Amino acid sequence: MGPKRQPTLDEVAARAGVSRSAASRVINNARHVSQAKRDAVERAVAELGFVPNPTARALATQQVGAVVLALSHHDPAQFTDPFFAQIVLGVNAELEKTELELLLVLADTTQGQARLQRILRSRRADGVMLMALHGDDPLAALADQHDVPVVFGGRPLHAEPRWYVDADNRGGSRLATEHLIGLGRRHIAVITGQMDTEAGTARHRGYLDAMAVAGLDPSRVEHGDFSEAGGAAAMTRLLAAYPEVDAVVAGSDATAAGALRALKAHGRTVPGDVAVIGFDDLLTALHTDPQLTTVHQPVHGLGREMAKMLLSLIAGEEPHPLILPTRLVRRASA
Amino acid sequence: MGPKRQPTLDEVAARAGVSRSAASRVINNARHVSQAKRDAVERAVAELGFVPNPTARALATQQVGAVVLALSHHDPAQFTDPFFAQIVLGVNAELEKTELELLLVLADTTQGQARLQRILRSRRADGVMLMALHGDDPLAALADQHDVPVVFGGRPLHAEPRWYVDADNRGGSRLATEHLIGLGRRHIAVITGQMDTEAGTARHRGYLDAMAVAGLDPSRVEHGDFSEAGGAAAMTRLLAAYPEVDAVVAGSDATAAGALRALKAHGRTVPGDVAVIGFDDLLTALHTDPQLTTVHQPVHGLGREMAKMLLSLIAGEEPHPLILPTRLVRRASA
DNA sequence: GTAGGGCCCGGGAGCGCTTCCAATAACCCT
DNA sequence: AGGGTTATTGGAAGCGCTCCCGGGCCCTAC
Repeated sequence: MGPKRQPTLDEVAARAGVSRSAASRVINNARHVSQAKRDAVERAVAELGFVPNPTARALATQQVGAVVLALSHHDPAQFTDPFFAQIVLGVNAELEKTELELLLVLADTTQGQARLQRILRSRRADGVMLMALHGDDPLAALADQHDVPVVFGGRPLHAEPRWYVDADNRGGSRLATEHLIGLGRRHIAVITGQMDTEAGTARHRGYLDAMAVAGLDPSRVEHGDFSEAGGAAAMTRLLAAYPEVDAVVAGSDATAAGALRALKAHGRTVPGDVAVIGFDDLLTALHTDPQLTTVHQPVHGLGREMAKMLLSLIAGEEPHPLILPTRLVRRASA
Repeated sequence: MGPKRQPTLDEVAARAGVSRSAASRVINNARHVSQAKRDAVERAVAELGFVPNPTARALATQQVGAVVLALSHHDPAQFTDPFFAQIVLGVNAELEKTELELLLVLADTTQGQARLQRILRSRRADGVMLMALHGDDPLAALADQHDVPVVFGGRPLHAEPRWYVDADNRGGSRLATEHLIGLGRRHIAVITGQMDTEAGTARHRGYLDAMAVAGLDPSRVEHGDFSEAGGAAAMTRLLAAYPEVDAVVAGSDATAAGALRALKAHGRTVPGDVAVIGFDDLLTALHTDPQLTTVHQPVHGLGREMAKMLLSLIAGEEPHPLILPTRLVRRASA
């Protein structure tokens, strides 16, 4: 292990021959310090290798210098979805411009939720980003209870939080469905995501929108859970119930990948027999065979915007909720 | 936003009619407090909704109550690999048993590295887990410079850190190669991972071990980068250079998936024409067609063991480095 | 009867930093 | 030259908690 204790501000001040206050002003480059003293302090800092102690600073300023990203999901495996990795990456990108640290809280278990509670109540962080809420998620209620700004990533099912960033799920799904209709498909099914999430229901509604406009039968529906396995299972049920199906809009790329697998297993060709459209446009969409036509949502941007919004909240501003656009990416599967 | 300021320990003490010291003893359930006072304090805590301020506590105890998981990679996209998600999950599982928070540092950019430096020097965390080091990674050197315990996940290329958790990469890769040999394959190629990582070179050596024992030609090698795209590209080069190839051991599951894609594109069947073995046994191994025979490494366990080791280091113990076993998982691709 | 030897208990000194404040010093203008 | 700013200073009071210490008490043992 390492050498000695880190030097304190007092030691720096002593070495520079100034008061602690002056030294403090220098390292925070505040005003009211003569150039001479400023130089002296800076030299001392360099010589001693001084780094301010964030804990002490936090105690004095009442600002922790950290924010939490809380990912809520029922099944830990969900976290494996590259979707979350992209979110983290986006958040991180924005945070890197600041001095804020990122606290990651996986709030799947009740354990994790208790932990998040504790963090909020004890002001262990200056703000919170909350992702992926299911309908019954008790986390949703936490937002108002504490004196800490909370930004939602996606919306909880039955509430409109004060601050959130979301993607235009409904619009994107409608786009996808319209594309299939434009292709001449008429027996278009949908494999939804989890229906206890806003994203799941919104994407389903987008499908319903487009089908209604075209006057098509919107009843071919099976529920998935955003996962590959769930998509495959739903596709199998779909084929059994509606063998005439000639297109399917899936709740996510993983869902679509699963559907592709099931379709292949049942001897249907894609896009020949059945056209498939995903949602997300993650890297997986490129690795399927055929490559997925899908609805692009700016996942990285979603993370970035969440962080930005939180930052502006922390700065005392009043940002507006944000809904990011989605767009269709045409590839081989539809 | 929320209500008022959180109550302080002084307020709790006042309300309970005891000294602050006594109140402190109660919430840390230390000894030397009468049952009566204990009850009084506990009642006050409940009534006031008191939660100790971690910052103040950290300042007083010199223990931050947080550890960092630092993921180092050159390309942010690498983080998207579910491998990292599993690591995070494993670490989190172990940390959930404690009161420690998880600080996530993505040390890809020089920005991120500076940040990690800062964290170490300012004692913003009680310990560090460092993952995925490339050979030239400056992070590797940080371990000894600071008074903070550091556990490595995987080893850096040219150094044997004091504390690390790794998988038996060499042994696993040897197992895979032996399996192919046992299948009667004789023109076995290898697509390596990044050769500036320990995992990359160790897996290559495992292949060399097995080939040497069998007296086979080990020169059919192309370098990948653990990614799907890299695997596909390498496979294409392999086919051009060594059309006789009848098996390939890949540096990772993603690499194998890419190889599968390239093989299919070139009209080779798997495992008929060419057998393929991956490494990792992530979920992706189940989603390829055919499903991947692969070397299982306990990724989740790797995360868990890193956390455990760090915990024991923080507790002042002297754990030993740990190499986790790998094993062959037979599925359809070989 | 009294000298220990536990327990409780509260006072108070920090942990390392920020920041208010009163005291000086420097500077401007007319 | 003098009154009024405006800039620098260092002292000192916290931020909210932990923990060392010394003072009481009560019990036991001699």
